[in-house]
Amino acid sequence: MAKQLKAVSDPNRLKLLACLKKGEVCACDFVDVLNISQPAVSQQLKKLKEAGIIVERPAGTWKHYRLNDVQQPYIQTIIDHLDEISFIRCDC
Amino acid sequence: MAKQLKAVSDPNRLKLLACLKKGEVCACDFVDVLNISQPAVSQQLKKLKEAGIIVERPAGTWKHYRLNDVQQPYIQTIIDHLDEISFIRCDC
DNA sequence: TTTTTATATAAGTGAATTATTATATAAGTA
DNA sequence: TACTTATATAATAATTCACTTATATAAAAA
Repeated sequence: MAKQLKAVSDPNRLKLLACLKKGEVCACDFVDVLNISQPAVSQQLKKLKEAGIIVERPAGTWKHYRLNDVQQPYIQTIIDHLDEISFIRCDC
Repeated sequence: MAKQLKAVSDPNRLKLLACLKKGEVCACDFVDVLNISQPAVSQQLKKLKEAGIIVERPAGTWKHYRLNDVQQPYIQTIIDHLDEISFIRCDC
């Protein structure tokens, strides 16, 4: 439980989840939202993935991420209370 | 939101909350539950207090802690999903 | 008043965290 | 095949974290 909560207790990772509320997002879009380097985004996504909170779908050169359908109730409640973040999508 | 989640995303602090589910607990009881030093307990309690998740009630030399009546919904859900921890109480 | 007891604070240490830059991989395009 | 593009990994530096031991504070007991 501490492990999963740790995965979501970071401002940048909460922003990632907020972006994903509406559905699948291409990894490249997150760089502008978080305003951190591409490797930093990659590392944060990895943490959420390893915690089972998001899943990835490779599509050629790109990787698309979405929220896992099944969440622990205490994680779901956190997601529910995040305000959605809107952002400009790349054309992939 | 990240700040409050950070406060609860630690095994020892989750144990403190689990102990507090049934009601007020004297600070001294936590040392045996967590099996860490008294100053370490004091520091962890401080973090939960500063996050507004627990409140303290001084009683002479002792300090009693309990869960705050009002919790953010996403914090309340976490507390709800903690298994209670039973422990030996001091005679204070 | 001195001693004991419960808790807090200070200082220090090792481990974990979160970025960075540089480089690797791997798919798509000219 | 060579070049570009999207993402991942490696190495590293700065910061934060969660303990420790030593000491301070403050209330109760002797």
